[in-house]
Amino acid sequence: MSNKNIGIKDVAVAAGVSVTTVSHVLNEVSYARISPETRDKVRIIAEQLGYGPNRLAQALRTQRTGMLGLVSEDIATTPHAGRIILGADEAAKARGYNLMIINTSGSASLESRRADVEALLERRVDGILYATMYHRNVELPANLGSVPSVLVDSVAAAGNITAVIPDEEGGARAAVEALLAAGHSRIGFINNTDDVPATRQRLRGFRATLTEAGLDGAAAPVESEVSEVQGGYEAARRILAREDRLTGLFCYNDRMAMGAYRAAAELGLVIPTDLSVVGFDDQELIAANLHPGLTTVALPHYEMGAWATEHLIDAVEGKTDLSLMALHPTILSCPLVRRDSITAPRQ
Amino acid sequence: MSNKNIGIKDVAVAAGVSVTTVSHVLNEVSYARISPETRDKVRIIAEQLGYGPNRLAQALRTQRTGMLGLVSEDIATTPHAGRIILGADEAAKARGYNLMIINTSGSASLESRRADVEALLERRVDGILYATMYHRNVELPANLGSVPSVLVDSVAAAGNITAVIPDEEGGARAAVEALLAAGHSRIGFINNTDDVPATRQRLRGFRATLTEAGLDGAAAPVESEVSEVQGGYEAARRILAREDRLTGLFCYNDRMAMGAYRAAAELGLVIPTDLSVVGFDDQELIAANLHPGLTTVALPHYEMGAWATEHLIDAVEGKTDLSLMALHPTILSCPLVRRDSITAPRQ
DNA sequence: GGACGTGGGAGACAGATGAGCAACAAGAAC
DNA sequence: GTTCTTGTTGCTCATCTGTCTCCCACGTCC
Repeated sequence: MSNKNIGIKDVAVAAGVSVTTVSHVLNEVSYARISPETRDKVRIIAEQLGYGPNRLAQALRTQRTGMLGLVSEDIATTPHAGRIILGADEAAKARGYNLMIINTSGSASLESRRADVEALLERRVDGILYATMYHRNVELPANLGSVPSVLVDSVAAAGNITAVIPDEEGGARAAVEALLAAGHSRIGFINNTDDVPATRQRLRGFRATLTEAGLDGAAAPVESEVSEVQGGYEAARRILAREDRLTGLFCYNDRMAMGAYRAAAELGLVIPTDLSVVGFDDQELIAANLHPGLTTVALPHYEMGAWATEHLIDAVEGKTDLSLMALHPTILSCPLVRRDSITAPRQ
Repeated sequence: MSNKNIGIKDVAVAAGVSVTTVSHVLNEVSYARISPETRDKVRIIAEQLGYGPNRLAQALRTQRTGMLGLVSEDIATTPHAGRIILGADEAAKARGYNLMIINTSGSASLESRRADVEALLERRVDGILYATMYHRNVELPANLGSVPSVLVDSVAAAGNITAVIPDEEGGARAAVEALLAAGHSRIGFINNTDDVPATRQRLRGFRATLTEAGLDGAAAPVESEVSEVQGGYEAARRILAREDRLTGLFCYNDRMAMGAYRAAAELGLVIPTDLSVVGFDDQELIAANLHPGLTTVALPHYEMGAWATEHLIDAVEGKTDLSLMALHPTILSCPLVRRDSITAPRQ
């Protein structure tokens, strides 16, 4: 039952000491010399009164709010945002920080995003996390630079801010390797049409892995469509109509894989016995609920949120120099999540 | 390019007036008598210097932070949380407030949730939104009561806090009415097994709507299973095996509907011509991506978040008395989202 | 000599912090 | 053995953070 009308002054009066002493005791100020008896008394009385410090007043004096701003794109659209927020929130909470969240849109004007950052700055957040909903290059409002900042799931167009991104190529490699390991050699890729890093890097990973396995990666079949269920369906129809009868299919994301499932069903192909499929994103709602469960590559949203928060706090507390880390984005791996959509090809 | 080292004092010096005057001008204090020239000068200089008020200091002085706390359950698990947050954020931003978010777990101990609320209180949020991820009765930490609070998507076990919840029964009615309107008369319901309000109220809506249409609602077939894809599949297998060949199926949620789709496919039933299906939740990722698109009932998460925020702010600003509203939860309607899973039954 | 037009001074908000002060003890000088 | 010095312990005072707001002051005009 903490009563927020209780101040340090009330504790001081009740304990018969000065506010200075109460402050010293409660903050365990190292150089303060106070007898153990007094310390106990202060602590007990503070507890009894349900005293909690006014973080506003603390922050005003110490120039530290213990708040981090999180500008997040399109919170409602994907579950990805939730995972980033969760990772950030847990990392922040563990170190005594809290998150102030502002939603923005990927298509919002630079000015409106500047205003969002400004709102955070007026509240004197100690640092800012800027999270985008998919891996790309973003143009950032200039005022972002006025406090320590970290980018999540994208890199700054200007290249001047520390960022953490997923290992798209490594994820693609893991996916293709899983197909190779199961014995497949006729493997296709249905890719996204957007010109974003994920599109390019997953393709690179796809081709390189095949080549390294002794196959002709450069000639391996690739069909591109809009990265939605319908696009996946169409690309799969095309790629499965090839003469060389693919047995393994790597999909740009789980939604496209969902379309591929339908295409396969229409063609009378049973997954995984006739066609093994791997997705990307690990969108639980889709991947775990398709039948059979979709083996896919997980994007490390939680981990990116946590990593970014850890390092942001380190910077805030002077333990790290973010400008050094800004030179190259940090890359977090995308682990394969095995379900039931891969098996050995038929003879 | 706002510089956060600039204070009201700097503006005052640069403008050659007192801080009082600057404060009066910038806050447009009604009783302040200051010449238009002075006002302009102050405003221009503040702008030039990139002055932004220190909200901490303002808050300390005025006892208003303009921050709302949002305790949200399981942010990462469903997209629902994102929609609530979005609704709350937009409503808050429109009125000059910001959101401080803390994640918690539906299964977290009362004590840990008390600590979460406590963290918010120490930061002197003006009010608290407490959002759960599905409609149920929750036991709330007692310190929630120390500032204005509103519950989102649940009602307080103690019944003492203003709440906003979805119209589960109305949503079920809309779903069944859509089937009736298409001409169906043999309609079944696959329900959840959890004993939560949604389970009971959707069932009630299902039966009542049939009865009012002159059918035997009390005898209408209902099968219950765990509210996941697999449960939906099993319940659908059972309910579709009945002799009276249902032509319409109402599903507790979209995940169960997804399972029903598979059951129908296995039985050689084509949706919607052989079987019309309605879901609940409008989980985009599922409903829009099933084939054919699933007609379903949308839960008003965005609206609940916005409604709760509006009324919370009203209470904070003294325009509303929440204790009066606490007597009965506010119920927001669940609109039907039409896609392609309903058509007229075969003759 | 009030009324009006313009503007400034001095707390107060709640807590943090460096400097300083009283009380006492141990050791040194006489 | 007494006084002075120096040090330590235990705690307090004054000031600071940036802004708001009540109350007062000054000059001018009727």
